[in-house]
Amino acid sequence: MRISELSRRSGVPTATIKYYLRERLLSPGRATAATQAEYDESHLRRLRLVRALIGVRGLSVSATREVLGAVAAHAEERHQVLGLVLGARPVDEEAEPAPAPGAAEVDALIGELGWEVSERAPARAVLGETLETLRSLGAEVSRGALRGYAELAERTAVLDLDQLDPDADPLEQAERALLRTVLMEPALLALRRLAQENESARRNA
Amino acid sequence: MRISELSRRSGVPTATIKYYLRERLLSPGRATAATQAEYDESHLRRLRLVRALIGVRGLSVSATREVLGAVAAHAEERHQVLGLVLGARPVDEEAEPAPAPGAAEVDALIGELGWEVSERAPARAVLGETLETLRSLGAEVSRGALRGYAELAERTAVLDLDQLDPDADPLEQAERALLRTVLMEPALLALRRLAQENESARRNA
DNA sequence: CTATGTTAGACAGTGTTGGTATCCAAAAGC
DNA sequence: GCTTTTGGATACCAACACTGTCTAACATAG
Repeated sequence: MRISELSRRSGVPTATIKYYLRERLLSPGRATAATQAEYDESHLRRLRLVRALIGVRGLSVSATREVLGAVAAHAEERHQVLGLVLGARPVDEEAEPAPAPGAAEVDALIGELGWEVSERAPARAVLGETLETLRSLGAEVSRGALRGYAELAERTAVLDLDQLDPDADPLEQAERALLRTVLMEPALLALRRLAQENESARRNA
Repeated sequence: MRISELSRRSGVPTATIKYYLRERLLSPGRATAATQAEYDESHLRRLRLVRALIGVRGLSVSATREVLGAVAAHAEERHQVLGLVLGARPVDEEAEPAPAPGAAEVDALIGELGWEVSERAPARAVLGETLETLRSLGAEVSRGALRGYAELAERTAVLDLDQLDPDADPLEQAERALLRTVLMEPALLALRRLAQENESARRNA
């Protein structure tokens, strides 16, 4: 299919598709001539994925590019895919684990729970910084509470992983896992807000 | 204290403080003359809060303004504060609950769990839309899995509410609750990512 | 083969956002 | 008095996610 059909089927303007091509969020189509290229279903899937990451989850274009790159790179070693960045900071393969604030507490928590996670997982830094900020603002999260949250996260992860089926080809599979992990984020936060409202109503009844 | 001291103590440039004043994220100080105003500790607290919401959580200035406004308005009826927007869309008190996509499924879930949440809670729409998007991309979340996530959210909310202590003055209390709910969001997502990596490692061991 | 329309690729322009910088007249502090 | 600081207004800026315009090379219908 040509770009106009890709646009029609996805609802994304051609100008925007060209932008995504420039930004390497989409691989170029198979060029059939100097001013013609052929796209297929995988481009369409990818385009819809990109739109969801940017539109629903609110990822930036550069964050999206990184996530997609990581998925493509580790398509078969699925285990890696799920522990991805997806957060704020970009991954720097080369950089040594910077002297992050609050790292000690995070290390302690992970050790206590017996979790096996990479030393350079960016989520460590995000967690450490957030806890540090909360502390500095006088809203410290106690060790016990943090442990409670971590145990709930553990059970959330079990649910997450239960939903992957090991069939389908690796790339499509990885894309689906990405959808379920990243796009679920707003949904999980929304559920928490609803649950808070409910719990608050229950207690103040 | 004057603006320069506010700036020094918070680490925020005076130009930015002025910007926040313009944007009504900060209430004006007590004017002592045409070109002089006096700020106090509450301004400092508020400023740090604003910086955390914008910097750590990544809220937009307008979303921050809305959240702060809601906190100020419902400072004493704490129950309302926690069920707040904090998400994407702005609250429109007047608007009727628009014909949101996926609302039926969300209603069903909330009914099934016996939750008591406002009909106009924006989190309903966020949840519905996200589930709808996932479905349209072929990564539907099953009813059972959704229920599982909801039950974990319920327990997260219990943890959240357990951490509020009923002392302290209402406004400061509300601000602290806001910190714990909103700023914890990146931390919870980071915990989930770490837990996913761990669980994935466990399964592929 | 021609007329009409489409396309890749390059590049400039747009609107929004979150700040900065500059300026001014009016205090403040010495 | 004289330097410094301030509030308030306005202008400016860079990043971001597009969007529009142009050109030369094609595709296809008649």
